Amino acid sequence: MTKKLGPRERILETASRLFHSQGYNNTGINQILAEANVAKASLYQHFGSKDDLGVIYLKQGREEWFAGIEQWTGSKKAPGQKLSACFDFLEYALQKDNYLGCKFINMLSEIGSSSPLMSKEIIEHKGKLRQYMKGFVEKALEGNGDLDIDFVGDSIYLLYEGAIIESKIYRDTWPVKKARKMAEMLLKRV
Amino acid sequence: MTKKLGPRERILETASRLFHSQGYNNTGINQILAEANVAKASLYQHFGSKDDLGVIYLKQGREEWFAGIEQWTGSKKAPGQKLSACFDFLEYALQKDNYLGCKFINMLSEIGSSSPLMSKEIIEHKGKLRQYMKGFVEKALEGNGDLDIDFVGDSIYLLYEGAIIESKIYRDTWPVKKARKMAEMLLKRV
DNA sequence: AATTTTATAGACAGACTTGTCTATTTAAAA
DNA sequence: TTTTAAATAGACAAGTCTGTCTATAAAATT
Repeated sequence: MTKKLGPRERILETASRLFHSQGYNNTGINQILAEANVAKASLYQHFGSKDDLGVIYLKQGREEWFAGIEQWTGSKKAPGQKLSACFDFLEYALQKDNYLGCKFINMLSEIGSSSPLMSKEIIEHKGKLRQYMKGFVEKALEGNGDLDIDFVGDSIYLLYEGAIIESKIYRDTWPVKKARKMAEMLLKRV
Repeated sequence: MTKKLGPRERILETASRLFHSQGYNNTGINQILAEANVAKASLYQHFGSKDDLGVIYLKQGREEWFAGIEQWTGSKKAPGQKLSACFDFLEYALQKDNYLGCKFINMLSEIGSSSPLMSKEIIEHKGKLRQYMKGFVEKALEGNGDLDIDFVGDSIYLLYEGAIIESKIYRDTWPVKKARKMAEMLLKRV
């Protein structure tokens, strides 16, 4: 029943899996080609270079991430519930991928400053996520006059990011659970 | 006036600089040897392999980190002040290294599960840091009977780790400043 | 002063890397 | 059916990587 995927899709699917699980630098073009059953010329036809493939990998990762988080927040009505759903989605996603951590943070550690295109993609993704979460915090706290909503929003964002990296280190969900609980506390009792 | 360093020290110093700034996988043995002015045989005499060198690099990084943080917290008396000093040290350290991020998190992203020895070192370092900060939180909050001190301690730890990674992404100190402020709020008004 | 340890320089093996190129085959469009 | 486009297989270049080895020179020790 699965539609037959073209070479481009097979490359992207395989690269995504390998980049995430083994790392970008530890994954050679040849391994991608072998596991995707694609000829080398096809890869360089569809993607100009490994660096370009990395950029597309990140672009696709961003789309999937926001599609996923939208799915989890979409079913909630109150902004506070939507924010909690962000943490629930995170817990689900990290567990599903066996605690491989964040594609974007992992890549940033690997490339350093050697790929401006990938760096740009990573920074944009995180900036978008930051705004996304702050949007819920603003709605949840609107009316609370003198409160520094920006400060609370960024604190929750930092808890979220901290939870991502610590879940990878400890291979456990406790960081997400605790970050979520603290985020809820900050919304309610500030 | 600087003491002449032996080959072992020169290797470690150079490797530390290059691993941190370029990444582990992007730094070849030969580059380390060239910049440290050391013969290849000397490297394999003092360190058995590149992996071993990585482990020693992390061990030394841990020692330097805790020596540094001790220096900043040591001059403070109240546990709340000591905790704030942890954030001040972080801000100083990240700026000093031009926002290269955390040696341990960077390495973890690079090696994946390919080096159990390095993984162990990284997990131990972070576990020790977690306990170190929780110690201050416990002392600062002792007496506050029913309060879940463990929960507050881990929340502050997550803010700290989030600040590390976000400072790297945005190349700015705002994550540390905001995390510090939130940590202080949690200690005072919880 | 003679001997042992330590460091140096660099060739070399073997395997890996990205990217290019040729030649052939399959698939789609005219 | 003929023609045009897309995919395949794989050799190849030029470079990288870690790690081993030999031979020589400098230091430290006896």
